[in-house]
Amino acid sequence: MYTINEAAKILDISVHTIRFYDKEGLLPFVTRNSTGNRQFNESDLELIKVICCLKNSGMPIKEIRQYIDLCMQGKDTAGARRQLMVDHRKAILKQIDDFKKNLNIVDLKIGFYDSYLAAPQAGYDPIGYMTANKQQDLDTPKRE
Amino acid sequence: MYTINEAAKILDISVHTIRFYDKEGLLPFVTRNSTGNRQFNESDLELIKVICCLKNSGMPIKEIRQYIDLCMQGKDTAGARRQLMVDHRKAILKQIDDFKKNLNIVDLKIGFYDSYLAAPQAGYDPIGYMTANKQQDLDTPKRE
DNA sequence: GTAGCACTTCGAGTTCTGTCGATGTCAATC
DNA sequence: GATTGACATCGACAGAACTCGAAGTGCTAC
Repeated sequence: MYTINEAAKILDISVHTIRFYDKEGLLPFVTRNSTGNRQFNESDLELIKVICCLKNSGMPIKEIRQYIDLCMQGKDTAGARRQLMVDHRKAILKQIDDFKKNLNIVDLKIGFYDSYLAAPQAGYDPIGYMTANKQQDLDTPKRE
Repeated sequence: MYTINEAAKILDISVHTIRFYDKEGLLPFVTRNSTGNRQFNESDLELIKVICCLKNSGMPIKEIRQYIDLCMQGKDTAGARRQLMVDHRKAILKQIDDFKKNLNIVDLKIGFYDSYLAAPQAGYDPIGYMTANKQQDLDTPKRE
């Protein structure tokens, strides 16, 4: 059994955060010792890791709470829990895809800066991958 | 030239958000017409798209502002801007990697639920990929 | 028995990113 | 010249996810 401080260290989150999660109903499975202190066993830590995984992959606390509520209701909710995970899987894939799209834009910008830095005298590519900074960089007046 | 409403529609963000970004110093390049209304040209929209890209890939507004400040300082800052983009590129890659790790965990959970749902009478895998919900699902008492 | 430490609760405060409502101005229309 | 509609500013509010400080409790060691 671990204390809240030990658990925090293992999970690499703050004790504040653990208490906050508890207050939000995310840790109903954590028991207390005779003096009322929280005590965490291995399986508690594993479930909190799953909670952190869901949170770090963008699931809001309220939704994580629904998952935990299902867990606490027992085996009968396995199907519902699976569905929740499948839905979240889709959400993660979408986020990865969005990040990759943004990565492409960033790469274009880097490529543009590379070209400019390689041959600044040539000025900015008037058509290509310079995206937005025509006006800003060239101090051209706006046109209608 | 586009009005704030047209720009909002094109960029798929709210006019509130555009004004908020302006207030935060993200849009110093946006000009006003004679009556003080904002007017957006194509290159403004392109730069706002870049701003949205940075924001959507996790860059805080304050950092985006630094990038915009560099843009406004002219060509001499191309190197600094490149560096900022390269750093952000790294940050995006890390986030994608983190998401993929979380995806793996989610996939493990789905696999576990699949196994359980396929043969519930077998009970939960006592060793394998059941992660955390031993205690919750099996209602086993905690042990020291 | 008291000092120190690790824990507790509770409520307030913070940060970030919007979002909204109130109020006002300007140009065009009836 | 009053109304309408799109814009403006400003400050308040919201919600998510912490983060912190105050005040208290219980064990252990000196």
